[in-house]
Amino acid sequence: MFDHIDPRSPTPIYAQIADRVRLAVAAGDLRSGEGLPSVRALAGQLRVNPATVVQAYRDLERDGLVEMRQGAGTFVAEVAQETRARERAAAANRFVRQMLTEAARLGLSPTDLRLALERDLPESK
Amino acid sequence: MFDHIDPRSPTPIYAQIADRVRLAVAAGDLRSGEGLPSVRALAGQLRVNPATVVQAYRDLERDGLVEMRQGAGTFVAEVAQETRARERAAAANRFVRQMLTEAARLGLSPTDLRLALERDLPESK
DNA sequence: CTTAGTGTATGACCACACCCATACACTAAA
DNA sequence: TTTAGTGTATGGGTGTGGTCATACACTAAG
Repeated sequence: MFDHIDPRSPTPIYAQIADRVRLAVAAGDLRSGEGLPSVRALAGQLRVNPATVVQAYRDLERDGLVEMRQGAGTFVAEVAQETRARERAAAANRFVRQMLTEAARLGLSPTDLRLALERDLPESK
Repeated sequence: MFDHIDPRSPTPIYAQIADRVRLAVAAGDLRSGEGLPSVRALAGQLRVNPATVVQAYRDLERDGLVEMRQGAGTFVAEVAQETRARERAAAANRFVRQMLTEAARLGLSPTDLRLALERDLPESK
């Protein structure tokens, strides 16, 4: 599950790790209460410093996706399953806002975006 | 046209400057061949170092939006007007692709995006 | 109680982005 | 030819993000 971490990627290592977990949780590969690899174990496997893994896990905890229990381990949060729909809606909102301002920066009008989107997004109603 | 530059904004000054020009060109406020403020003039107006303005102009030149002529000045590129529509379509495509992969990284489904988009994009057909 | 395993905290190092200061090279109008 | 105005080039200062090294604090199994 944690193969192919690229140290030379422009996206930080901690972000790559966190993204893997996000996808795994979203896809259902990781269920509520399930334990994640320990900070040291994952760090050793990825040839990376434990603090780097910690940063990834802390980001996930800030988003409410996992829960870190000192001395015990890191586990997928119990609430994650139920509130995931609501959380994702909010995340999608923030994401779209950021995307629209970014598009404006590039001089792209909403019409430009709509055309490109309808080509890539399936089932355009 | 160059009011309200915010030095404490998380978006760099040079990006703010470049964005203004991008929007002005996209909106037709700046036409082909039209001259931009000189590096020093704009730097003085914004209370900013000339090199900062240069960085903004170089970004615009890299995108083919303007042309810098040593000793003469900086002008809106001639080709910008004609190929702008095609350029923007391509840019919108690249932009949407990148946004979709980014959304996938966050565990957002196309459906999540569509819902959020239809709330923010006007005139959803 | 011991101990092996867990997360926590602090600080340092490195790279890079951003911005600046200064001197240089070119152009075109006078 | 002169000169005022233009972009160009180089290097340095500052802040910040990413990663690491190391020592600390807690938990639970034996």
